[in-house]
Amino acid sequence: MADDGPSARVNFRSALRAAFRAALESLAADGGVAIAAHEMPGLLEQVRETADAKFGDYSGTMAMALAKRAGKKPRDVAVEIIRRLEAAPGYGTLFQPPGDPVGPGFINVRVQDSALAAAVGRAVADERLGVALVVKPRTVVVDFSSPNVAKPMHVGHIRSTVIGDAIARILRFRGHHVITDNHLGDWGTQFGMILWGWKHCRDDAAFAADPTAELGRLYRLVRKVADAKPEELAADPAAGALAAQHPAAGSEVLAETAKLHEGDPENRALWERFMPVCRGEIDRIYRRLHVTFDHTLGESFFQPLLAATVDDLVAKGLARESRGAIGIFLGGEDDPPLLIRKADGAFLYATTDLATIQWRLEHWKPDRMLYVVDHRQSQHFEQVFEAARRWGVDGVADVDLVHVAFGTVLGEDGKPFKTRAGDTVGLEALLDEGVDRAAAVVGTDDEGRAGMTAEDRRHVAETVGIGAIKYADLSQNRTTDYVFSFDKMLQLTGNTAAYMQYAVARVEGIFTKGAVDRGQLRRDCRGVLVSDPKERALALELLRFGEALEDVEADSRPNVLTAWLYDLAGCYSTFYDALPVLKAEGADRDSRLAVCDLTGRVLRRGLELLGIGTVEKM
RNA sequence: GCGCCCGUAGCUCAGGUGGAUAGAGCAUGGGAUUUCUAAUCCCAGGGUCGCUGGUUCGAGUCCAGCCGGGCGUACCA
Repeated sequence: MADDGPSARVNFRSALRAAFRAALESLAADGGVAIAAHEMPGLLEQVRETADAKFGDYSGTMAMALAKRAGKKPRDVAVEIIRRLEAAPGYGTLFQPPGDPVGPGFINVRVQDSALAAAVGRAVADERLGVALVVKPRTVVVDFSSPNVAKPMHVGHIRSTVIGDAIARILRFRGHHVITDNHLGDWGTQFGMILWGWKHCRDDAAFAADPTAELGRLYRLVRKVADAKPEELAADPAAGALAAQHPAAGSEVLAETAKLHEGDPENRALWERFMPVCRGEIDRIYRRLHVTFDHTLGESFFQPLLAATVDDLVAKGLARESRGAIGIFLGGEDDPPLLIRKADGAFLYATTDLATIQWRLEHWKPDRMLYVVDHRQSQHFEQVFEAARRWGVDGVADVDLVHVAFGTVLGEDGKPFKTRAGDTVGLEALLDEGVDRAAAVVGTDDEGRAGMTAEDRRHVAETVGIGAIKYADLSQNRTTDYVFSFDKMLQLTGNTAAYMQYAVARVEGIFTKGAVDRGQLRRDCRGVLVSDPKERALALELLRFGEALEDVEADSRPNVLTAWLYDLAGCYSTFYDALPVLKAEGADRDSRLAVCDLTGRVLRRGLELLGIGTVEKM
């Protein structure tokens, strides 16, 4: 496929912003209005797509904001900008002359049809579908998923895993150097629980038969015993009896954890024995989700660094002893410190997080580190980031540390998602149910799907079911809590995975039915026709792929991409409903086939960047 | 008590660091079909953007104060 480099790829919004930059700099140089260099990015962000096509394709609103300080009328400032905009390098080849300002001072711009048609033609011939690479690639660490391996993965892990994977894929496609790391919880108190359980109430036969299940049972049992909540113990006779026998179980669990941390041979050996079991369990789920990591450096990996971390923080006067523990006092004396060593000598996750930051800075030299973690830990990350900056390890002053927070998964009753019995929902059972329900929705036999084998149907159900779970999560603003509903996510209409996947399958159907050589089509495409408004709207939307990805990156919000894909699918449906493709003739047919080809590829790539698969037929 | 997040249509949700008449889907009502995969498309009704003030050419968006909900708040992660 042709790849003529960035110059062949046009991002109309970026191009227009560059023209506005030239216009505004010229205006400032002429004394029209004072603009400080640091204000320019904010002003250029006011160049964006219009809310309504009747205003053109893009608009700039900065004239109104600048008018006051210039002591002029907004429209007069807009006229000054427009005059310079038209003279900006490259403007005229891409955009029509803006004409007069509209309303209080809107500058509305429309893309030249010729430029639009040619850009679509180049995108059709481009493996990157017309999406330019970032000018300044950054090294970005994405830290996500991070389950506690001693307990089975549950619904609470889905968001971090799915959102983190999507962000990593998108940043990588944009051209950044992305390093994904699964920071496993493999060294904390939950292992103390399993160790305690192993020593007091293990079932050897059960462990031999199904190690994962037995470790899971031990975790759930000991957690109840250690927490010693009367209502939980009353509801679970086995836990209740055990708690009665071991009133000090809670502190004994902590002691087991501390022994592990201190290098106790027995606990260490048990840990070595349990880890492969735990890893096998989570790896199976990652395979099913098609999620991979560049690194899986869990808490245990950083364990050898922790003592030195605490010593260094103490030596630098940042941390000190308090009530037997060691903490970093970031606020006043009354504010709770960030504890990095407990009174019993054990380290905490703050300790590991600080050591991890230092290690990553030294070995990976990232420009940015994204932590895709539950919003409930926002305070923890604020403290850890602040502590890391004060610690002043090499590179920390130049790295962006970002907590990419997300809300809780709720059931349809609005409460945290639990089974009827009140247990957390296992992730694997959740995926199974999604696939089963998808099979019921898509698996019925009818004419359009004749010729699909049982194997095909299973594959479609798996793709649609897993896709539905992922898409439902990704399409929602990550900061809010989200209500988990199989019925909603598996709808075939609206902004769902199934609708998007169906849109892809419809495009595939055209090429299958028409026996079109798509390779030939792409090579021969010299541009497309945009004379029909529906055709033009689709063409313009296709070329906004790069803008959508840019906006995802700005705030780590994958729902920006799902929303755009849904809009694109809507533009396509409208186009396809109104205009014949295979039945068209000559240049119309070639042009529309090219647009269909590009639409299918963009939709598929967009879903792929969300970690969602597609099928040829459904 | 303090801190963070949230409150938008009957329901579930979108609404870049302020922009044009607040948008989708579901549900409700109406229309399009000798189907290029109708799992689609088009149209309609439906809103005090929690409340009250403030900032300004302009506020769902920013500020202050209330009301309501969630989460966190010293040795779990």
